[in-house]
Amino acid sequence: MPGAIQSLSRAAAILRLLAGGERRLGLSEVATGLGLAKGTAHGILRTLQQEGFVEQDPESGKYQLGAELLRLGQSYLDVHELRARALVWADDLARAAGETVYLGVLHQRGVLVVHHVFRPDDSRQVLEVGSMQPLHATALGKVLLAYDPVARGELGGGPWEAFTARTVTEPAALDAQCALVRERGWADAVEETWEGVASVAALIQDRRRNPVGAVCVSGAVETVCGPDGAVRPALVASVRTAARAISRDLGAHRF
Amino acid sequence: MPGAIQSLSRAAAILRLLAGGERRLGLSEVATGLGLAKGTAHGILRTLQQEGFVEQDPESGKYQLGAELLRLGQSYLDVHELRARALVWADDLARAAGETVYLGVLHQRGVLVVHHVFRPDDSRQVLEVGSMQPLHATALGKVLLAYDPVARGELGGGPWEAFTARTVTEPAALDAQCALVRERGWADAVEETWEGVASVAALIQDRRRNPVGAVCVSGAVETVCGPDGAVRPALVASVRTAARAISRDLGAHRF
DNA sequence: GAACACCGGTCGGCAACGCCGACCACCAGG
DNA sequence: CCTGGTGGTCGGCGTTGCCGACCGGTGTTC
Repeated sequence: MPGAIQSLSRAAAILRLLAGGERRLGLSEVATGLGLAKGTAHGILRTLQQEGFVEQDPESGKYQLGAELLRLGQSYLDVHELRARALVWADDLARAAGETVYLGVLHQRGVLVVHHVFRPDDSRQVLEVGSMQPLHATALGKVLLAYDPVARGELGGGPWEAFTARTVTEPAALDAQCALVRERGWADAVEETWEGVASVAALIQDRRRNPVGAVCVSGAVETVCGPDGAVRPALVASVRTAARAISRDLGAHRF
Repeated sequence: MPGAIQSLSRAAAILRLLAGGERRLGLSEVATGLGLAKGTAHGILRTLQQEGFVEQDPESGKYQLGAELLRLGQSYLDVHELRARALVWADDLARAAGETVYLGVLHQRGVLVVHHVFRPDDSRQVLEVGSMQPLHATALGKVLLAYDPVARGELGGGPWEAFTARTVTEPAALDAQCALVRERGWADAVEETWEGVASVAALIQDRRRNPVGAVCVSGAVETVCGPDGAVRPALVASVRTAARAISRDLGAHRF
């Protein structure tokens, strides 16, 4: 494969840099942060600004991400086939389970949330579409790891960050869990990401049985798990049924 | 201002092209659609793909937008100061009004929705963050037009698209409405975008009194408007109060 | 089944394009 | 008033990316 276009790669790096730092960044910060000459960085920033990908605070002259990115991100969701077909199933699942539902796809070294159905009560919740979750510490992630060798390979050999005392941080333990996931056909994560939160996830496949994403139910450990500490079987069944339904939906129109 | 970087502008055009067309596009379609040589378009697409901004369907070879855009769009929201400060006010406004609340900013020739609070009931609603609304046919848009001469200038001289029979399509009528908005301090749009839907919006200013966005309450015309067909005064008061609160919040930390 | 049209992808040569570093205007602090 | 910082500009050099011809595969047509 021939090389990438230099200016484009650099522009992407600038956008990621701006996305990473919480606050706005100045021209010099951007330039030194990526090892570019000031003039070079300025040329790229100027173009990105004209296109709406970057905005400049007129007061301080510092740069931040632009609104066009939000619009394009929304367009990504609009054409996302998996998400479109999963919408109604995810809604039903949330209703039946009485819990939050996430739909995630593999992206870089994490799980990107492409759909999020609020728990059906009146509590205040923030939408997490577009956010990333760790592969090794979530039910969504472990499902994708179990069925996607490439993802497992890219994750490397740990040890990984521990979010709680129950986070799996060692490769051997994670691989054992993945084997279990493949055997059972579903993954759980009880207090591995946040204290008090438990999740169940199952795989979504396309028409050729390739893993394309995962669906997950997440909620308070008291409601997701039974008195024995294990995930309630009825919930597992709901999640697996939903995953199968979405997978079937993805393949149905093929012939 | 010196010129833009050619390859970057072209890449942006490709992304917009992919965002516009509902379906996936092939290499040749992209190339001819923008008047580029196939090799050129391929080089840009290849780089965008490496960076995650576009994805390629391995089966058909066609291109679509990539997941990285969703992630960056979310990052845009994370650093968006207006949105961050308005979150709690918008929530309260939705609760008090019992209706949907939108928060919009000017972007290109439309209003970009940066926040959306669902109507506080159990009905099924889709999130519209990241979508665009027309300037001339929404309450949000008319507020921004009334207070931002640049936006009004860019909109040109119409006539604009009519979404319903009550849509304002002529420049003279729109300018008259804008004058009224400035006089009253708020804008309404009753069945100008969709049949049966009415909205009220008010301006949000930053510390230097520059218009930076608008907040809007939207709902069924039967609940938003009173028996006389005009918007309920209590609702107008709520929206204006919320807008003032957000504006004050934006300016408060200045000194 | 062969001819065709079209697909996505590659490659090399030419020159345009964008990179670089010096420079400018401005501002804050000493 | 100088110094060190900012964002921004400019022109010359040479790297870079653009272009159009070409390749191998696919599906359509007859």
